[in-house]
Amino acid sequence: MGRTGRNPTISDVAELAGVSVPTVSRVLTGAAKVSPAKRELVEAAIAELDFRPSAAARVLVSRRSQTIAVIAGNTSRYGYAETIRGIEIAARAEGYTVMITVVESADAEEVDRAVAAVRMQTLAGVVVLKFDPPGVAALHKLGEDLPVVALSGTREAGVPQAVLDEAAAAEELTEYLLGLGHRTVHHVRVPPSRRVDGRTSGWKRALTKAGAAVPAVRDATWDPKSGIAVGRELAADPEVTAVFCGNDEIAMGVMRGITEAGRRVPEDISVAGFDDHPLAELWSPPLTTVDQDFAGLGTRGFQLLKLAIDGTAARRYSSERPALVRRESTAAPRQGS
Amino acid sequence: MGRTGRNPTISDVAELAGVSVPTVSRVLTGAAKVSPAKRELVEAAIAELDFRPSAAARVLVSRRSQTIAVIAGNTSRYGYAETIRGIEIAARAEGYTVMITVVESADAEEVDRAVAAVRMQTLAGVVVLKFDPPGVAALHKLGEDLPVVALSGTREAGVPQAVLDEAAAAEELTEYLLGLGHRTVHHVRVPPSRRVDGRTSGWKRALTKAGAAVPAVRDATWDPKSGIAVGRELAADPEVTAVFCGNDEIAMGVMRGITEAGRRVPEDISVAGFDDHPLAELWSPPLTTVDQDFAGLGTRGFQLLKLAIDGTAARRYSSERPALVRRESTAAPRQGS
DNA sequence: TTGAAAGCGCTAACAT
DNA sequence: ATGTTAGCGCTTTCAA
Repeated sequence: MGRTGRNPTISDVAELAGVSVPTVSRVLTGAAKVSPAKRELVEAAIAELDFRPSAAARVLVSRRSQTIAVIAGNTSRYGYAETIRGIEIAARAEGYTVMITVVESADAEEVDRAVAAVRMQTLAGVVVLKFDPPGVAALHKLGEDLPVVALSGTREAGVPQAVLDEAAAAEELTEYLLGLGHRTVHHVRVPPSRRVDGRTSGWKRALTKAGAAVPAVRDATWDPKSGIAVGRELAADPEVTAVFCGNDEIAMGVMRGITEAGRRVPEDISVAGFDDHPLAELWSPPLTTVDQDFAGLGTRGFQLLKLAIDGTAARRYSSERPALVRRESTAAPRQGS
Repeated sequence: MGRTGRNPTISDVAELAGVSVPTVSRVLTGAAKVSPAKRELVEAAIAELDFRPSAAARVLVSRRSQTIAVIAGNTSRYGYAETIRGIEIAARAEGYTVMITVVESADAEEVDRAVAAVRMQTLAGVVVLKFDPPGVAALHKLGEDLPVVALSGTREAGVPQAVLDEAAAAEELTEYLLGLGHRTVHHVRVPPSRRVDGRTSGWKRALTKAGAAVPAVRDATWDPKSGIAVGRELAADPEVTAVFCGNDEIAMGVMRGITEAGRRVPEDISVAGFDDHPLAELWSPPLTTVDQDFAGLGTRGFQLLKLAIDGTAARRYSSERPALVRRESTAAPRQGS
């Protein structure tokens, strides 16, 4: 087998096959016609040597890459992880490799570091998860010379974008709660990516349309436990009969706070979440929520990026409306409340 | 500013600074001494041009890379996502970039594809998540010529490895349940990575040591809902007073199945999970479980990899014992059961 | 300490 | 259809 220590190169293959280096390259890339006879020789040599072309050399000379970067503020929270999974699946199907770049905060220094890390690579393109401020900041420092797609968040000028229409879904959810007979709906917000948060604005719109009072927004962190204290506060207010939480984990924390305070869900207070977390259905009571297809968001995002990479500027925006999922954590208010 | 379309190269910097290309390279890598005067000139030129060296060119010539690959069977399930997060954080701190490679099944074809994708890249090293069969299969096809670290799973010969001692933790948890007065403990297993699963073997060891009966193992899938049917079955058997589930999500499904069948947790049946999922504490009742530090596992894994990359074969194994977390889903059995 | 020369492994451009 | 030549942007000899 004649294995040397180092990996075989394209010239080893060419030599073994008795052809020139470019001919091997042609077989590899399929860019030009090669006679069946030589192709077979080359393929045999490739197999014999277990040759794999060096991505680095390829990228250097062709200036094209089969790698994309994903810039994200977090990789393990449900929405992020699912979105990244969707991107990876779509990318893999097209032969692309995915590189992860985490931006932990919106500090200029941290954002610059991440952007520099991305820009050192020769990339086919970048997908930015714009769920939170770090992502937003990174997007704006990325520059124009690279295909970029933004995922989620508010509409961007000049950047292709795939979104979930959270505002419409939140509006529908709030209307559903109002339709159950609640006089108004309280709202617990997750940390927003900007001043305007789709979930919050949809909620507000529904209340305004219905002529209902718009209670002060309460804030939670990304930690589900932060919902407990909020739940207790809400439970202490007899006016509160329905609560819409920015995500399912917070809703679970809020429900715990409410039950710890001695009130019941949904008999005393209806609670709804957002996202349709895998555990939402198993919760007691099963959580009314909005089914967000994060993996699909990721897939749509990669498809938009692929179009940009290929220069097909055909579509630049993809929006999908998440569906309301009615379960048992919401009900009509009791009489007299 | 004289911006051209293309990115500035090292020769643009050299020209602007009035030095040779290798001198710029020396400033970049810090590999050799450069006089303060020239260094300053070079740094000014780099800043002026917003120059970033091409990773591809660097890798090609130096045969060294600052990129690692993570091979995983899944990226969005809790344990995986957290582990990847831990790897990424440790890698980023050392200036490494992380590339994700998903292996969806243990099919030879799929594993080969993934391994080929990894081997095309010039990598500093690879971290393989050995939580499941695809990871195990990939590890064994990776070859010897690249620093590799395995995470979790059974002990590997010849490969540095970081693990969580699940068997010891499962044993402790089972002993705790037995100590509460249960005659035996039933076990619901998540899909194992091999024939021998640490959680299952620790459970079995504790029962055997205590002279307790070893009930047949029940299997669940990774889908929490698969636990519901198992929970109903368990609830139908009056002998069952304690159940140890392979992870918290399954435990939540099992608990739902048990309560749907009209029995209570923990009054009728104690249920324990594994992992300390962020929602375990919020569950009703809060779940007794084992705190698995997946992010720490990832961090330790990267550290082991770094040692291998640097040729410091000092440590090749890192084990940590997850801690038992006692909450309210487990209690002493009722009298007469 | 610095520069000149060589070359990493591949693809692109241009021959034929 | 195939080979020859050139060169991607760097780091690494090697001399000076």
